[in-house]
Amino acid sequence: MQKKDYQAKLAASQYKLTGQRATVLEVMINNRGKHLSAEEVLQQARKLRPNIGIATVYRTLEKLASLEILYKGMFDSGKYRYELADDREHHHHHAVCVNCGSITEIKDDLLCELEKNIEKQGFRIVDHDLKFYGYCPKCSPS
Amino acid sequence: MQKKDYQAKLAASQYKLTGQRATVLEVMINNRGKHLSAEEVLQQARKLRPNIGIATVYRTLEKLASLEILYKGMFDSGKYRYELADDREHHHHHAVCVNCGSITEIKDDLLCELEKNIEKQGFRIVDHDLKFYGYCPKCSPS
DNA sequence: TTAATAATGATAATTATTATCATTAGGGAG
DNA sequence: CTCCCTAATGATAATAATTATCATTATTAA
Repeated sequence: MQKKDYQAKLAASQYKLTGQRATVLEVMINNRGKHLSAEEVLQQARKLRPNIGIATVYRTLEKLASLEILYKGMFDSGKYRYELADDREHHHHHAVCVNCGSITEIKDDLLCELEKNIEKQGFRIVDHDLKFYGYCPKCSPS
Repeated sequence: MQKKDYQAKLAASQYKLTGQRATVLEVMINNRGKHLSAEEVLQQARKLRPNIGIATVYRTLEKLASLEILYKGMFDSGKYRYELADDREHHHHHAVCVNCGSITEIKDDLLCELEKNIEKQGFRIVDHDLKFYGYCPKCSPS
């Protein structure tokens, strides 16, 4: 998806496509594949719109996540991170380096079977989250 | 494992087995299979030792996790939760109910293959974390 | 027993997030 | 175009979880 598609999605919602929201969206698009914290989004957004406030950033990220334009996740650092949701559509997951903290993507299709078993037990799954912790190639003692 | 084994593990470490630490350990053992927040541990611990402080609880949980007696994890509620680590040894995972927040255990052995693939890419895995989100049997609209 | 060190509890400080509120900005009715 | 209504914004206060500080207490080693 590209910029105008996201804007269309937002415009079609109950919310308005304001300048601030477009800015946050643009930051996320410029950082496709990365996982930004609210603070990091603020830093980037201020380059485009110097007086945007942190509250607006939080509010916008929350709204974009509720529209499923963004995915909101917790990567064991004690704060939430956001990424464009369509990067997640193909069920990829995250490998978190315990040394440098870098996050890389992992593709996966092995989970379907496991999910079926769980649903047999009466638990109706709507989402899942898989993370691997270890040493990325750069940090690996090798 | 039982109480004395954990105590032995702690005693064998660089840390002392104080009364407070034994209390926190006992709370965790009494709640085997549950995932307690620091605040919940404090509540339980105060029943056994009324004047234990929250700082000691945090410090003790941190130490027990560093000794791998406990597992410390984030279940998307914005706070850490702790559980006895040996409950995790058989690679079970968590199903988090998005309605009532209950956490149930999922056994799993399907991940080995996926891990092998990731290691081929040069990422050395030391741990992983798999969570399912959905509706538990009680909350399922069914 | 005493000196050194580690642990504790109270509480201050910090960090991430959410709530409040006065002000501003758009969008439709006339 | 102007007025009104509501939504959105930015500044900042409030909250929640966690971590740091520090004086006091307990434990260990000599």
